[in-house]
Amino acid sequence: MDEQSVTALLREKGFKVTPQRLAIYDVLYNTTEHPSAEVIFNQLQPRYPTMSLATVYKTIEILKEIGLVQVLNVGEDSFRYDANTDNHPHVRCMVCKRVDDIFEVDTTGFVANVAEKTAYQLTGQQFYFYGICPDCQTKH
Amino acid sequence: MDEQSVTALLREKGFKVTPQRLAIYDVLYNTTEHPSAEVIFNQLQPRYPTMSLATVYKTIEILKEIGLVQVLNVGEDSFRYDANTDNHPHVRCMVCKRVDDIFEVDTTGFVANVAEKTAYQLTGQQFYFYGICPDCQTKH
DNA sequence: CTCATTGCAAAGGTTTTGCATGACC
DNA sequence: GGTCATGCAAAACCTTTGCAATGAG
Repeated sequence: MDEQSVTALLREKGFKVTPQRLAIYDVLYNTTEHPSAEVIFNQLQPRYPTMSLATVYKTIEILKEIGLVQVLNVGEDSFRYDANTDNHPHVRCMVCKRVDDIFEVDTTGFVANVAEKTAYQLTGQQFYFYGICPDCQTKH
Repeated sequence: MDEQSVTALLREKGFKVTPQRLAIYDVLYNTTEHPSAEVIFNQLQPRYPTMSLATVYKTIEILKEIGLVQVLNVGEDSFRYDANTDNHPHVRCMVCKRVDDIFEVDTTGFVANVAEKTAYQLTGQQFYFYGICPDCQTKH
């Protein structure tokens, strides 16, 4: 989602548009690395030297609320964030800790099966895979 | 896994067998509630009044290591633990926070699809669903 | 001009660590 | 008896909160 649309969406939902908010979304939108709050913070340090971690957290909360970001719990110490809000599986390398998207597999059938069998009224899901990434396989 | 087998497995792997370790495994084995460390701790308070939370964490670490327990990150503040180490999906109620197992759906096909498409060497996976449980549906 | 947002510091909560005491083998 | 485990307290993290100063609308 481009910067203009983000601006419009923030305003529409009653939030103010600030350089910090745009910058944080920008980082998330332009990476597939699923950064944590601290990684985002560090990446913005050079250009926004006065920004605080608290602002990163508060902004992510808003971005999540308006559906621009999804939160990942890959089982680490910290959360990671993804500006791609499609429901796609993720895979984490147990060696180098990187997290990649899995776009090649369709999950709708599996989700439909679960929806049919469970008595829960489902609202969402997360699929996490664990393993060793190609890079780490060759290195070891 | 019964108490004798747990005892044997601990010894085999070079760990000592203590009342605390057996009690903690016992709690996990006899529940489907996927308790957190603190819930386990509270549940054992009456019978093991001197046990500390640190012991719960240290024991779970060992149980995980020897394959008796799996860790869940359902996206809460704390981890939850499951003595059923089969790879089955879990579903969490967004209202009452309970976590249930999903045994009715076979995941092998989906896992096989992902294994085929990804360049990762997969070692495991976790499937989390979110929604509203039957109880909370009727109450609201 | 008004009110939301920022940034700082402090608090909150979970999990980990270090170390002396105590328990298993 | 030697060594590992326990339990306590403190530390280490990540994340949230409160509040005065600032900036957006």
